[in-house]
Parts: sequence; C-alpha cells; structure tokens
Amino acid sequence: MSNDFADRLVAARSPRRETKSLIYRHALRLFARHGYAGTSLREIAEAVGLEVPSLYTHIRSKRELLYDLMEFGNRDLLDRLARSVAAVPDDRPLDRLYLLVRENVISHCRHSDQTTVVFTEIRELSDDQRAKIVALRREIENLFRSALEAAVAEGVARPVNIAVTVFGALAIGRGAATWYRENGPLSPEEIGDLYGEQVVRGVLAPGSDWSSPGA
Amino acid sequence: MSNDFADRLVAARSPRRETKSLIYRHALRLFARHGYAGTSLREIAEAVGLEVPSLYTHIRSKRELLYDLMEFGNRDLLDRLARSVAAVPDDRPLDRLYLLVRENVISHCRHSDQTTVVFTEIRELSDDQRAKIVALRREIENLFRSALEAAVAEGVARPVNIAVTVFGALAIGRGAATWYRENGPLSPEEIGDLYGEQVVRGVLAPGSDWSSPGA
DNA sequence: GGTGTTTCCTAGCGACTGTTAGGATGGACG
DNA sequence: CGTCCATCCTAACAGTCGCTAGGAAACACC
Repeated sequence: MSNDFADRLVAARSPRRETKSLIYRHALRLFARHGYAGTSLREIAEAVGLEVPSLYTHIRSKRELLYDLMEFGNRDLLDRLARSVAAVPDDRPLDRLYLLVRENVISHCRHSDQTTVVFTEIRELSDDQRAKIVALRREIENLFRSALEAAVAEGVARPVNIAVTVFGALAIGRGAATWYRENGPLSPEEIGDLYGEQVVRGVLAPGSDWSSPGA
Repeated sequence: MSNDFADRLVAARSPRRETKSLIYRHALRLFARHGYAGTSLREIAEAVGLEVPSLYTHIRSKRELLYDLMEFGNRDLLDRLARSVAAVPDDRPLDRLYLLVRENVISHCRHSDQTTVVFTEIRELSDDQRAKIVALRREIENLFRSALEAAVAEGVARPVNIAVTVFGALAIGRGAATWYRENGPLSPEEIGDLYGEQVVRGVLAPGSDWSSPGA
C-alpha cells in the first residue's frame, strides 16, 4: 500500500523534513488512545503513510520515540507553568498557586494527548529514561510547592501538608484531561478558574480573604 | 516447568478452588504494574504456577478476565462509598461530601492495584463491556453529586459547577493511588482527612462554618 | 551531468501473542 | 472397583511484534 504512483508523487512533493514531526504527532495520538504497549509501529507507519522500516530513518527505537514524546511534553508543561507565574510578585503566593493550578488545568485540557501519555506510560521507560522524566516532574511540583510554602509561611494559608496538597492540585488537572471535550459546555479557561479558586479556598487560612486575580 | 513431582504434589494438596482467585489476584497485580496490553497470559500463568492453556479452565478470555476485575473493582468501591455515608443524616451534606472524599482516598490507597486498573484500562473493553463499567462509574459519581447538590441547595456551599467539582474530587483520590506507599509517613486515613477537609473548604460558602466530623 | 547523502522501499528475521485441540491425572461419588 | 467430571498438561495454530539487511529513488551540491 501507499506504493502507487499518486502516493509516491505526493510523498515526493511534500517537504521531507515534515516526516519526523508527522511521526511524532501520530505516535502521540495513538499512544494516548491505545497506550504504548497497545500501539504497534505498523499502526503509526500507516497513519503517517510510510512502511514500518522507514520509521527507523527518523527514530532509534519505539521506546526512544516514547521517551522523546514524554520529555517534550513535560518540558512544554514546565515552560507554560513557569511563564504563567513569571510576572506575579513574590508577596502574592496565593495568586501564584491559583495561576499554577489554572494553567495546569488549561494545559492538560488543550494538550490532553500529551499529558495522557506523559502520566500513563512512565512504566514503559528504562531506568535511565525514567529518572530523567521524574526529575522534570520534580521541577513542576516544585513550582507548586514553593508557592504553597510561601503562602503557609506568610500565614495566608493553613499549615497543610505541602506535598500531599500539591499532588492533589496536580491530580485535578490530570483528571480534567480525561473528561474534557473540546465541544463541551466549558472552556479550559473556565475550568481552570473554577479549580484554581477551589484549591486556593481549600487551603485559605480562616480569617484571611482572597479573590482571584483578574485574568 | 512446574512439572516435577514436588510441584505436582503441592498442586494436588492445595485446595483446587483457590486457583481462580489466584489467577485474579496475580492478573490484577500484573495489569496494574505493566498494563493490560503489556501483560501476557504467559506472565500470569507463570505467576500462578500454571501452564498457559490451564488458565482457560477458569477464564473465558484475557479480555473477560480484565472485565471481571474492573466490574468487581468498581462494585467494591461503590459499596465502600455507600457504606461510609449510610449513617449520615440528610441535613448534613457537607459531612457526606467530606466522608465520600475521605473514603474514596482511603480505598484508592488501600487497593491501588484495583483502582489503577479500573481507571487505566477502560479503553481495552468492548463497547458492551465499557457501557456497563461506565454505568457503575456514574453511580459512584452520583453519590458525590447528590451530596454536593444538597450542600449548594442548602446554601452551605457556593454555587459551584457540580460535575466539574465532583470530577476534581474523584481525581484527587485516583492521584493518591499513584504516589501512596504503604511505608510512607502518612496513613490512608490521614490523607483522606486532609483531602476531605480541603475539598469541603474549597466549596464552603463564605460565612458558613464547618468542621470535620469526628471519625 | 555526475556524485554523495537522505529517505524510502521490499523481504524477512526470531520472538512472542492469545487461543484451541486433544489427552492425562486425580478426587468425588456410586 | 468403576465412572464421571474438573483440572491440568503437551503440542501447535495463525497472526503480530519490533527490528535489520540491502537496495532503489530523489534530492542537494559541485
């Protein structure tokens, strides 16, 4: 298949350098939908419009392909989160927490394939690969951790368990990726607002007041 | 293997009826650890101490085995949740919500293999099987939904989006299953208390006060 | 126009997949 | 003691897996 004249022509016409990104895009979608173990290179190749061995011009192995996707996905999320709080002054830790939860939810909704794979398929990596991904996850967690720690230190948040609370806040975003639909009643921003406010109110110190920063 | 005299003897001595539950137990553990697609019947058979075809005396197919595990897991969780709020009077919806979140977290920690499989492998089921599992999930969600709706109706909770809030509360428990360790610093009950309080405070109406019911 | 490099192909490898066929063994029951 | 049924076995099926070898076509560059 994909061997007749028309296909060869199209393949020849189209810019060669896009093949790799096509592979990555389709692999991400298929891994998210059927899992890493449940997706064969044959399915990826067919989606891209290649024969299986041609994939090896662009990837080193199926597992390395997964790793690349996971590394990119985590870096992408980390960047977005860091950017979302870059402009917030240090003395407003609850605003930082709010914006982190919000951006995390939005990112998970907008790039649900990416984050589904990132969170589901860690077990498929080698020990070395997994260690690198875990390190990236730590950086993401630390953004939340430092915001919450500052809020507790300033007395605007109750003295909650930092790690457990951060894990909860992250889990909410991950969960959103599983049920969010593009044509649903709520936008990612609305969902992000909602969860951001609930997480902050969940840790808010009695007597403190807080209202969400205008987007 | 498992064919020498000693093994045969042990197999003969041990009560036959336990084989099926052994298969289920090992399958659950392996599915949780390596995923459904990533676990072969050979691995299950080896863990149980059988040859592969012998599994078919007890299961109809690999997929039916998964379905049975998922159905049991969801019913089990549903029962525990329903039991945890059975004694709570109708006029205390926030207590119900608190106890549901708490019990959900505890169950996910205590039976993390069960809930990992239940939430990860839905995509592997046939349409018919999936429909039945989704119906069970709806029942679980409805427990949370009705508690939260009552709290909003009574004015003790803010008028939050019910569905989104419930999904968030459930996601927290699911997340806990991924990082909870039996020999960690916190017990499932402590984690459940912590998340239960945060969820309730997250939706608490301004001016209302609430404190967690003594366990 | 010839040359080297990139990209894709066909053919095929050994290993593994879930599943079935058909037979041996052992305990329960008459 | 003989019969039946549940349980387990060996052998083997067709199909799929990730991956490699080796060659053709198309491009970039001189």
